[in-house]
Amino acid sequence: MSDQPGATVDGRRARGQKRRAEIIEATLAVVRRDGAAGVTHRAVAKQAGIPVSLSTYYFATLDELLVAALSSVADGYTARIREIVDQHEDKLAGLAELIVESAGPGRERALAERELCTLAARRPALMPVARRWREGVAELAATLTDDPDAVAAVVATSDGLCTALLIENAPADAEHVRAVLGRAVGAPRTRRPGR
Amino acid sequence: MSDQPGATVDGRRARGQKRRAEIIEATLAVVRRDGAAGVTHRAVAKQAGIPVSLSTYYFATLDELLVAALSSVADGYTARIREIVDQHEDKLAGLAELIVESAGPGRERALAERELCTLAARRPALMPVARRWREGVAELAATLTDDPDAVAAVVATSDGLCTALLIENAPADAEHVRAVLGRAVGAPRTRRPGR
DNA sequence: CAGTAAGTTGAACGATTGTCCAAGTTGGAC
DNA sequence: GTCCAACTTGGACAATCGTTCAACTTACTG
Repeated sequence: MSDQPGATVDGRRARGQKRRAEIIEATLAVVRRDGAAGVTHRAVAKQAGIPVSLSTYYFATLDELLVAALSSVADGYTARIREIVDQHEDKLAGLAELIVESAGPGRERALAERELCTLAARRPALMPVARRWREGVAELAATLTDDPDAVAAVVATSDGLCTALLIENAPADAEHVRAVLGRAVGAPRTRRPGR
Repeated sequence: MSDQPGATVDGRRARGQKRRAEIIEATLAVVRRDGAAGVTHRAVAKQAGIPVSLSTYYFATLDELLVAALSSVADGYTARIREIVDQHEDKLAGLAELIVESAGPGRERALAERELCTLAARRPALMPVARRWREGVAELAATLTDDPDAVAAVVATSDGLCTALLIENAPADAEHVRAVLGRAVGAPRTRRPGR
């Protein structure tokens, strides 16, 4: 954003960017472990193994740090969504797998995203970032239907299913998630072998 | 919960219960204004117009206070849901109206509920309370369909739509919400004037 | 080589926090 | 009336917080 995108001639700046990324990752680790409320300059610094003042050198205020962390998370998520859109045959099934992760190994990650998004609703600077998350799912849905109501339904259902898995805290069934998503897109499509 | 339900012979205890309720309400006011992160014994005490130590007298720890606040919120919400189930003709429309409030006057309230629910995902003691919220919507949906998938879809969609309104931060259309909800319940019911 | 900007460090500031405690006040029990 | 439990109060404790600062190291520029 400050210089040419790809050109990093200065090795010092290169190391700086790397440090910056490390601090963001440490921040996300703290959010996963202790929640957004646990994010303090000191906690992040300890997690990253650096002195406190180095954290404030890169992110003068705690808000800056949270914005950067949420942006990083949103980037990762939209990347995965795009991956599904480009590669997956059954895109709803791909989305379902992604959602089901929230009940298993990706639980802490999903929780972290959720907390940061909740934070976003109160800070105007974070709102566009939080919106990006949903737009990814909307793009996926747009490849399946032209009905804007159906797109909205898929986005809402995805979000709600994720919440359900986090609160229910029980093993999730990808097929069930897929079925509920299919209901949102409205098509009476896939085989339902009958129960 | 501690004594006989209706019998409060001791006037001192009666005043105590009233104070307790006041403190909970003050807590919710703080959450609405500053978010869950803004809840401190001191902030709540100032909001309620009482000394700090009185807040700790009724809620020894901050967690106790948050549990009580979330429970109170959940009670209010389930009451409104039941009201819709009992009285409303078109129950989905009633649910839609309730959801649309999140974009208008009830925004801060919805945000507060959301923050407390997010908190719940991390504290086992709060999980049953957060679940109660969803069970209300599930009961409403159960009056409309027998398909468990459809019930899950309505619950998920309601939650996701609420999130959308909070993040989008734009005026909401109750009919649109109603349409998306109808899609979840699966019935090819309402008029669809064609594409 | 010197010059300089980026990166790094430890210490410190005042402010706020959760929680506790000993002393008061109130009002029902008897 | 006494007695006691509930309620109320102000003050205090150590701990942690965000942020700032001056000094130091590194490594690129010229």
